[in-house]
Amino acid sequence: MDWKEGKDRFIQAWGALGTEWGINRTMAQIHALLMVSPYSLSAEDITKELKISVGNANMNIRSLMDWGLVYKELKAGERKEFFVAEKDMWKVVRQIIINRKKRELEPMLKILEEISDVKEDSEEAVALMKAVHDIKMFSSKADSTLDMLIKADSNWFVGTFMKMIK
Amino acid sequence: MDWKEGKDRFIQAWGALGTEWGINRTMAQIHALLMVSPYSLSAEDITKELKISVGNANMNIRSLMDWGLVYKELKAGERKEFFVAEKDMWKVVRQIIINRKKRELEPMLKILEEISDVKEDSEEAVALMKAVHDIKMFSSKADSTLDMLIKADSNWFVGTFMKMIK
DNA sequence: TGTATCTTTCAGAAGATTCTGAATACATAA
DNA sequence: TTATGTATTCAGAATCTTCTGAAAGATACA
Repeated sequence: MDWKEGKDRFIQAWGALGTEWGINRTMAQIHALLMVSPYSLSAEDITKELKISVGNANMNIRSLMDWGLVYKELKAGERKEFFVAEKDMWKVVRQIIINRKKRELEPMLKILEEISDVKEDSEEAVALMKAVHDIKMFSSKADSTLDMLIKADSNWFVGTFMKMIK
Repeated sequence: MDWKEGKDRFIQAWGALGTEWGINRTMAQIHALLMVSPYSLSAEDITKELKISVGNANMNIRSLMDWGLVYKELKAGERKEFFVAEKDMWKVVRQIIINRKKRELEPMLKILEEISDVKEDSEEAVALMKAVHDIKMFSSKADSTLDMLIKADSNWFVGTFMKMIK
């Protein structure tokens, strides 16, 4: 296998993985492409590599920047903008945790809080309250665990888990 | 808020959350409905509650059973099948980890392994290899951490994380 | 065996998401 | 100021996913 084929396989796999996690295929592919690229790429480079339209590239590069996974890099003497991906896997995962937590976990906790208002004692109401309570407990535990992970650095993470395992 | 409204809100929220994680809305809603129901429900009950077709209900109940999140319950003197959801949040999360790990993490590790065959020393090949190597390291670490979590029981999990936090 | 009840399947319809391409906006330099 | 290269936006097209409804397949019992 030569590096071109390896790169393409990686981009395809990363794109497919993204899809299964609710991230659009192109966004994941651009991310993959930038992660394995030794230098920054322009929007045009990306459209050519992935055979996608300018509009599509622009939109997804923008999203990746919103997620904090890709940065703009300006080159002296170039009018074009170039892009680089965060390559430290630990930072990548951290960014994803930060974003998903804020977008999904926190709103969910808020809704669960609101539902907790129900004060009835029918069988149905009791079952609902129990489920809501359990999920709330679990989610807030997850929330603080993730907060801790976000603050921690890579070595700490690895070290602690190694200790946990043995 | 009465329990009916609470229940509906919960079902909607759970469905929306599912969507963001690549799980189809109806599947997540059926799961939510069963989680807050004090007794098991038939496919027909589910179609009525969620206003969906029999086919749709059948298909998604099936998926939930494949995921190990919902069980069939046969009632004496009833020809219909009834369904119950796993209600222990820890078990729910465990099942999800087991499934996603098998479906996504393991295939990804396999692909990364294959790509590792590339043996070239161009700048591009080196960058690709470095990225693949880093992701492989991270993924196999995640893989064994998750294995450990799967084996662990709820109390152990909570206890250990509590210790980690302080 | 026949009938009634329930479950499964699947082709096409409906719906949701993503992509394209062209128009517009913006920025820089001459 | 105008020309030129680049970035952004967005309506409609294309594609992908999910759902419906009806037919076929089971199953249990009379």
